[in-house]
Amino acid sequence: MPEGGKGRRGTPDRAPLSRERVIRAAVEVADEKGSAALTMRAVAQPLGVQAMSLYHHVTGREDILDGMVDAVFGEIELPSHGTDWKSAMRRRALSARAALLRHPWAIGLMDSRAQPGPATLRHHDAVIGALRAGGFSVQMTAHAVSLIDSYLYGFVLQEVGLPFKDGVESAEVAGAILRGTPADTYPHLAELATEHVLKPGYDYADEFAFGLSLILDALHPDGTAHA
Amino acid sequence: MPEGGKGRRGTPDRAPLSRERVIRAAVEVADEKGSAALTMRAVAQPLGVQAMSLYHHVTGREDILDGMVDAVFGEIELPSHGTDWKSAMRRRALSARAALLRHPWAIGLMDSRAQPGPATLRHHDAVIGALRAGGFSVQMTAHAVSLIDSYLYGFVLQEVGLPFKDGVESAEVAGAILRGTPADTYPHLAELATEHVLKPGYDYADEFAFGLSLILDALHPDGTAHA
DNA sequence: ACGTTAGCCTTACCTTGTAAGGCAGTCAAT
DNA sequence: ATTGACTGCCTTACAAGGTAAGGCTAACGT
Repeated sequence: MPEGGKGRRGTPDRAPLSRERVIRAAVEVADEKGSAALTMRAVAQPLGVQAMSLYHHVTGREDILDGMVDAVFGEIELPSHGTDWKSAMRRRALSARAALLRHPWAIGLMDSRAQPGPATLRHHDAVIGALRAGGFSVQMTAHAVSLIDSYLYGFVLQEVGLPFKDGVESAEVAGAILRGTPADTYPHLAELATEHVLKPGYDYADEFAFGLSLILDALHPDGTAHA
Repeated sequence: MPEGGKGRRGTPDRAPLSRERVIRAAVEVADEKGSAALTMRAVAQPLGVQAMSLYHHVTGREDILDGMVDAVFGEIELPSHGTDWKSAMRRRALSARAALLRHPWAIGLMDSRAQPGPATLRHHDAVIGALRAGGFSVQMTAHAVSLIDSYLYGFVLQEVGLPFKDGVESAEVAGAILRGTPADTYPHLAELATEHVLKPGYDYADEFAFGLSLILDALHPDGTAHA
């Protein structure tokens, strides 16, 4: 029993769909309800269409996921020309982390998406270009990109996996874990937790800057002193 | 119409289930058929039981996933006492990468598993302990663990996401991507690909050692000269 | 007027996770 | 030996979810 009304058939009284609109809607659903709620029906609803209508603009669910990842890459600030490579890499890394935290589902999709989209390719091209312009050889550029991106993705992967959002919750969670064990089953873990991580003012997010600086300071264009 | 036979009811003529056996079976299924094929029914079949029987030993699918991740951590070589911290960290990282590559589904589960299992906790405790024994302060230990693990996880995350397993395939894939674009849409990417990555002898896996050495050489226990 | 095309809908099927409850064998206490 | 509870697995059933197949409507070109 169709509920009829506002042009369910024929020319609709809303903007027509497109691959881009479908993907944008999917991103919003994932942001708001979590990636587990990202069903074809859930994507279709805010668009005012049925699930099957999406298949006229994307080839299927996997295609949507590909597009979502590419959309996140599109939000990352490209390394700017004209600045030194180290500043450019730092800004890029901070922007990338921010984008990945805005869309916490993204990092979890990255290991299953084999086909990079245009925004992803453009992004990598710009990063490589900035390093080449900074004097890095092709080989050293490959090393640097692999290292920086690994750190970036790995950090965010751990960050979004943390079962808390702020320091208050973290104390409860960590305390609960440690309490369930015979006092000193994990002595070093307990020490690190009680004497550092659970102290007021500690924020895991601050660890990002330490590692990033260490990596960037240890990297050098070819021929530069290693001191 | 039950097919009857070998004691379908009552005392079975096979080893009884257990949480450990269920998880071990799940690991084997994921290793062989991929994580997408990891359904309750697929786990139950090699055990010779029905899907619902698993619920007597695990609380549900999520519980199995938790156990699987913990099982992978259990395969990682713990940092050995007695050796210097740098060697211990290097061996641990290599062992961890090997374990994560043996079970490519593991890295993808890590961002959704909030409750670490005993093997995971023991593993982290040992890593922290090795750094503390190496002269690292509590705070510097936190920095080092975050940095090393981020690099490790991020590297593997990228590695398992690569759409090829050896150099031959990589040439085809990269070539296909670059061919579909107007020649020089991504000039730096093309340069890196043609002049380095696609050259015979290149293996992305080798990049791991470079980054790991750079990180380990840049880390120092507190009070040590920064070179 | 008539076919074509674009765009969306309806139905239906198969796969999944899991809630609810059943039945057979075992073991301890009577 | 009988009873009764317990263990361990099975059967049934259902609500999602992805998607194949095919329809229907309006607008456009000729």
